[in-house]
Amino acid sequence: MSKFDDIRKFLVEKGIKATTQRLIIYQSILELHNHPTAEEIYNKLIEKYPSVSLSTVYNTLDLFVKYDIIKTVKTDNGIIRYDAVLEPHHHLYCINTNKIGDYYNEELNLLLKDFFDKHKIQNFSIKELKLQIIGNFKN
Amino acid sequence: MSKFDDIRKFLVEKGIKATTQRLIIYQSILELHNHPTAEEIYNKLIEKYPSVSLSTVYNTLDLFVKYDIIKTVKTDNGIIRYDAVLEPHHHLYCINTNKIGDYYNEELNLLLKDFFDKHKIQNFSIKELKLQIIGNFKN
DNA sequence: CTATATGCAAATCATTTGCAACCAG
DNA sequence: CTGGTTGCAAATGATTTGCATATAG
Repeated sequence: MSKFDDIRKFLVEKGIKATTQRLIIYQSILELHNHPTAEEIYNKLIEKYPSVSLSTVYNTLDLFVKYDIIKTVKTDNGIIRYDAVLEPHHHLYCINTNKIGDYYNEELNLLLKDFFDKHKIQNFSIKELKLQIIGNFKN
Repeated sequence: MSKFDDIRKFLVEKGIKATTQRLIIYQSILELHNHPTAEEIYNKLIEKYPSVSLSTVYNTLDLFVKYDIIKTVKTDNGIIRYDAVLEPHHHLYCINTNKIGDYYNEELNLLLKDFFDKHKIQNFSIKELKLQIIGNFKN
């Protein structure tokens, strides 16, 4: 019973073949939990699996996004970050380090949902609400 | 009294020289009010001023950001968009077109401020709150 | 077996930089 | 005048693509 077995099952359930590269890439995103870039994932991978290629990382990330396995996180500097967490949550953006953290609060989600139930936006239908909490981490 | 006079004054107040390129670049961002990319600004400019260079557009936009004249808008596809509006507001992200609209609501701002006054985040100090309203524009 | 995935190198897209000519203050 | 600004071309950084080889189902 390898630690990859549940990831394998998860990928197959999502409708894609569970290849070695996909397993280790998905595994890496989970381990690097801090919204890594493609480059960061690649760097972590080649420590253990020196033969994986950067283009495979990019291809696989694109595929994962297409199959709702991961999401992209909006950044303002042209570098795409990825997030393996699919449950609704908000993000903490650190001005100093560009690091992105997660923020979960069900009360906030309800507050926002309630607000937009009462204040419909004309000509726009809402699919998702994500708060960007911008500031900095205190050491 | 040229239409550029108030922009000229505005730039000087912000602490930078009011050159022709800066005037027309700022003017273009205002005219293209929909959070343009550097490329879109450049394309608009060369219609009227064929001699401006793309690198000047990039340099100038960076400078404007540094002097708080415009802001970057977070996107999730690696392309940086710019916003001339400095007042606090939120963004509507269209899934289909990648267009970004503005959303102003003072009640929402107060709601959010109030929420985080009551729910401090440990190890993080908040500078700004921006809601990403993701969905699509109805025609 | 066979379609799909992988990996290399080359291509492309967005952005930045070095440096000489230029111009606002 | 003079230092900051501009524009070119070349460099860089991030991502994508074409195609031959390898592999999962």
